[in-house]
Amino acid sequence: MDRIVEQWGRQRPDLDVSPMEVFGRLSRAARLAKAEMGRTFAEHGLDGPSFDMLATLRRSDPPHRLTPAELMRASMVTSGAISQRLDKLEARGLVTRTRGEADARNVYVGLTDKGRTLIDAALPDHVATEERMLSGLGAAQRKALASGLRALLETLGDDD
Amino acid sequence: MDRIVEQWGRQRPDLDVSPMEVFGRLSRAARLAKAEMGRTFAEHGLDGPSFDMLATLRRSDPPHRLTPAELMRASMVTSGAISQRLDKLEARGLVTRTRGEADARNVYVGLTDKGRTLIDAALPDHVATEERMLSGLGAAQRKALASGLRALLETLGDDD
DNA sequence: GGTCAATCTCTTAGTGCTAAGAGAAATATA
DNA sequence: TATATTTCTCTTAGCACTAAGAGATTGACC
Repeated sequence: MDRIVEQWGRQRPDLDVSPMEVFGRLSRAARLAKAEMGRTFAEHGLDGPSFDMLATLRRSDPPHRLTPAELMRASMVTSGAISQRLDKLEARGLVTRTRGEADARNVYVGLTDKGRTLIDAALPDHVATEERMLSGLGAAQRKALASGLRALLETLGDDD
Repeated sequence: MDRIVEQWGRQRPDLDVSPMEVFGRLSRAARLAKAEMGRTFAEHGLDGPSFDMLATLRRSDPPHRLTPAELMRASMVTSGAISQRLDKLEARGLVTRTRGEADARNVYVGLTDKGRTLIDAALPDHVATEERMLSGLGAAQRKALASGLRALLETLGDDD
């Protein structure tokens, strides 16, 4: 990143490209962290999207059931993506789909025993991976990073 | 994100999920920033991958020519992705491909006048968008954010 | 020189996503 | 009651990417 900013300074000295230091690192860090997490998920036979669905269900109140619309709101992906993610998980017997009774437009997605066992086993490893990725930062630096990201999200219009 | 951490505290009180505050925000911020930048690119008839290629060429020393392998190293994507990106740009007349003379395995990718004009026009808008996204952060907070990300990248093995 | 390994670009099947919209069901309005 | 609107889930075409490997060229070594 430092090299990129230096290159721009040479080729376009009229531009102040200092914001790139933040966004370049942001995108690189997100990408590398995602890949690292993916390796942990793979040890449990999961990938990122599958983990995301199972974890969202798991952290909801018992009986851990949500509609696709709720999963969509929690996941920042479209309804089409949710449908396809659930197809995969249902085919593997990790979740079930049940038509709503009161409102038949709804579908209730629930964890099977197998799904719950799997996510409960994967979770500690996932948290450990995240902890390891943060091991280079002291407590104060973590706070500063989290608060900087929070301020950025504020500007970006995230309902944080 | 705060709500998610709170949910985990209720469903899995045995786990310390505080690292999620960082990685959850990291991924959300990267995603939202990417979308925001995409809107700026679109105003110039570009998308993220195209902008990435043109900008990488533009900031290299004149005559702004690089090989696909160099573009790949600069972009964190595979060689297949580079080939396809270049196909698109070449079809639009924004870059040219020239076989290497000394080493015929190489291809040299260069900006056309049209490509250079386009990227030079898009750049100031892009930097302005980034600046606007950072407007909620003071100078000290930006430094802290950049330095936190740098430390994270260090741990993640990025050659920063 | 001839062979082998390394390097570089490109091709392609498969994956997950979005955008657009279809179909079914509930709700509001006339 | 009949009609229109909204809500919810799902389907599908198209897109960018990766993984795997093919084809071409170069350089190293015997």
